[in-house]
Amino acid sequence: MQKKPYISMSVIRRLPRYYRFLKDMDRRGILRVSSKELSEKLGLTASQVRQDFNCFGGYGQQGYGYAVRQLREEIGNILGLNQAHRCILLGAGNLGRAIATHIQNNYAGFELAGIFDNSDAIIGRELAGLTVLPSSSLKSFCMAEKPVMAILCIPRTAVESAVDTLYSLGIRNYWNFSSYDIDLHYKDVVVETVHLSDSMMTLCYRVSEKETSS
Amino acid sequence: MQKKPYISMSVIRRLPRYYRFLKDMDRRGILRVSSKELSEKLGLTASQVRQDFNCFGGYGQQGYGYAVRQLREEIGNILGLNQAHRCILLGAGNLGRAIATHIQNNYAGFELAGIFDNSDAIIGRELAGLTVLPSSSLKSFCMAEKPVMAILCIPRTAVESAVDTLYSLGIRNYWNFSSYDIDLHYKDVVVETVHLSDSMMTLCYRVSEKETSS
DNA sequence: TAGATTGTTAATCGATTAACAATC
DNA sequence: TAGATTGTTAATCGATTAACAATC
Repeated sequence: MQKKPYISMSVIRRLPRYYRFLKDMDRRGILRVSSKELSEKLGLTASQVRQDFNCFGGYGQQGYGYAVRQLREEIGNILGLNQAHRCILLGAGNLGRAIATHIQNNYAGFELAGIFDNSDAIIGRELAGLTVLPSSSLKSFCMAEKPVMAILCIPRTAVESAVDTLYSLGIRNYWNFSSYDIDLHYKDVVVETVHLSDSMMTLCYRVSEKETSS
Repeated sequence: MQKKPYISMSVIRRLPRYYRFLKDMDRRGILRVSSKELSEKLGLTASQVRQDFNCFGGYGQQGYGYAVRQLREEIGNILGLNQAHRCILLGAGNLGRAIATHIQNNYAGFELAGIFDNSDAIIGRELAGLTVLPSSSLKSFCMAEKPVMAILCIPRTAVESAVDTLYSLGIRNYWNFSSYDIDLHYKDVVVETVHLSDSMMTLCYRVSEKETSS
């Protein structure tokens, strides 16, 4: 077992990007990469790249750079991508279907164990290799299968009560696609929220800003 | 015309959250709010809230707080939400359909003018009040309609050539749902990328992290 | 007036960048 | 050895927090 290094959240948020680039380089057969090269490709400074990689110990070699495959693997380990956290998906509308497909195609630490919806038009359909189940079977499913994460692709108004149920069933990790702020209501949960509305508003600012300044 | 204040990007990224909360309060008929109250609801410090609001001039009143509606409107103006930037959507798969619906329901500065796909199964379908058009008509559509933004819900591998085309048609703003980094290739563009993969990997880290530390 | 709460300055904290000795 | 590039320390920068006088 390795000692567990402290890595700040701002570094963690950059790891996926490093990982993607290293994965791509590895696939193209590139063996080594310098902090300078990587920084240019990613739009960072070489200094920052070295600082980041130093958080988790010396994988570089002076005068040579970093071994692409080794570094990629190490970052993958830190992120925990070599695992299969069982998760369930709530809501098999357009967004839910997109996310289910995404998880199936971009395997990275999670395994989709069940999909739930409460629309009769959708229940029973095939999706990402699973059959969409009725929401009424959620409880028994969770007690039997013990998923550790729930992906919420349901309307904002349905999230509060859904989380109540899921929390009581022991689920403490959420990938949230609604604008309901789960983490403000439960303190011992991990929540990653994809804020489409916030993203759109920020984008709107930047577009408008550019127009008025030119 | 008002003087244009400088607002740092970290503040801008918080504005949509303020906006959402203020909108909700306004809808519930609440007239005033203090920085303390708001900070508790949002999980920030009161000091930060005041600093943020100070970037764009004194909308508060000592001993009273902030007028909810006025503050909401001002933030909306800063974000440029009262506009209708014409945009087009590329890709009407599950994700594209979810985004089209989202834009239709959460009007915030953008107006969907055209939707394009290259699958015969999807072309001609109705979506968000529009008929899905074939990608072959993209060029003539853009020359006639002059959209200012493109939303990319197409596969990563298709993005590079799509952006080449869109860029040549004068489009400089992108809402990107692929993991292809547009901004590393064009310097004079505004790109907001929703990185589902990165979000999933960060989440994976946090879930794994919690498990090993307990 | 007394109480509340802002606006704003100063202090702190953390993250990024620069620099360079160590070393492959 | 000479050149390249890391690892790491110190300097800088920016963002957050604390404090409090101003004032409604």
